[in-house]
Amino acid sequence: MARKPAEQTVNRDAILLAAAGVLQRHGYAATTMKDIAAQLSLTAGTLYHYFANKDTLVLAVLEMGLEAGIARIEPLACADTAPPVKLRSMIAAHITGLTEQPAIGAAMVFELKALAQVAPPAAGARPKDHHDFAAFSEHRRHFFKRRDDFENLFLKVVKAGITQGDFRAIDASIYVKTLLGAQNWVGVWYRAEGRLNGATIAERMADHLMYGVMSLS
Amino acid sequence: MARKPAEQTVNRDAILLAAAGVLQRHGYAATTMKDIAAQLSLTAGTLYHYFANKDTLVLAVLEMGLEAGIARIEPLACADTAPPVKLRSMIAAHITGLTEQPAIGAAMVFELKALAQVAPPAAGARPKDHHDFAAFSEHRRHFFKRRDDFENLFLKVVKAGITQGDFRAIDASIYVKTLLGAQNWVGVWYRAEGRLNGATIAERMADHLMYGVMSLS
DNA sequence: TTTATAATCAAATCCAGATTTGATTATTTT
DNA sequence: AAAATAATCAAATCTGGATTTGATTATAAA
Repeated sequence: MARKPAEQTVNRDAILLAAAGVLQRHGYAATTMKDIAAQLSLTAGTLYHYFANKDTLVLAVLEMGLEAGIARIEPLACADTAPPVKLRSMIAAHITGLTEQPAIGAAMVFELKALAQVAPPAAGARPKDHHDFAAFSEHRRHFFKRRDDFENLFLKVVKAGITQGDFRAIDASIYVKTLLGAQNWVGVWYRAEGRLNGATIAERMADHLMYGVMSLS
Repeated sequence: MARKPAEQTVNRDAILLAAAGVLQRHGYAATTMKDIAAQLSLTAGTLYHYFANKDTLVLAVLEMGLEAGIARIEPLACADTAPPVKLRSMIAAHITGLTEQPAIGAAMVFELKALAQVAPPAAGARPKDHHDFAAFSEHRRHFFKRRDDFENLFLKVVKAGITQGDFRAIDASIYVKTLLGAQNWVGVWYRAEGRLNGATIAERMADHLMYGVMSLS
């Protein structure tokens, strides 16, 4: 009965990818459904076959990017290595990811404020709108939770490092914010045509950032 | 003849301040002229008495923030002190500024992509639009140039420090990006009601960041 | 080969904001 | 006071998207 996803047709993921690119290049305000559709040689209306609305689509992009970021970092964070080794590899991996996948960059630097503002539909709205909003709201909550998870991966390693004496006794929370800010910013200024490639940037930055915590043993 | 600016009336700067606040809280997309006007108990239309359009207003906000940031940093950068002292004071001052003035935060973290995208008016547009765009375009160029100036203040100090041996022989450019990213990010996560005040955050972050460059003499 | 549903599109609808218009009120200057 | 301009406002206009609608086409399943 149901038509199975055929290969010549666009699928959800392809839309997310395309949207991630446009979003990273133009930012939320300047990104239109038409722009995204154009990337895929589609009509704006067609996107609604896959996503309830623009906010939902954008949130899905961010979610995808965030999950990709977590997927890169988590195994490293759980590896059976010393904190300094772990942290360095995590930093390098994340930065490399930022330079390779636009969705990750979008997810990290994005003006979440805009999404955090999305208001519930008016009381008199159609039931569809209420339903959509409920789903959106739930996703948003989940997204923010995952953001925290991401941050905590770093926090945990830093704290462990401090406990074990590998790292100086610093304010772990502030250090992690410092770390994340420096990392996320890469998504803003990185240009594929630039002087250095992603891996090199990652390595050098990891170097600078690691020096900020290492014990001067 | 001309009425002089009276004290009970709103002036350009007050609008910029109000706009800076809304912009930082809601982001560009979610900020409406009405929102800004409301902060001042004004009507949206009235804002056009002061600014040609929304983009011009936003750009003016960013410019104000950037200049405020430069004004804080420049004297320190030109002081007659050793690079490490200079750099530390610059970092601390900038971060403190970010936590105190919303305009600075907006100017630093803002999705400039949106502004960078603003397209010229169509050929058939009214002369006013062409004029407005020309002015906007010029301001934008100037803004980006000042951004570079800001970054270069840091870059120069870092390079001097390396030359004099105070700092390790690192990739100065990447280090400065790391620095700026970490700093600017503060404008995103800082909350006045948070655990630490601006000055404390500034001090701790400066500490972490300074460790990244100091020579292990 | 029907049948049901997926994937699309072109064109219509809708609407929140930006921007404009045409007064009205306030204040300064002469 | 009269003249000139600044500061405002309420209400109208305009417009670029977002979203909806009603076909149309394609393909898998029976």
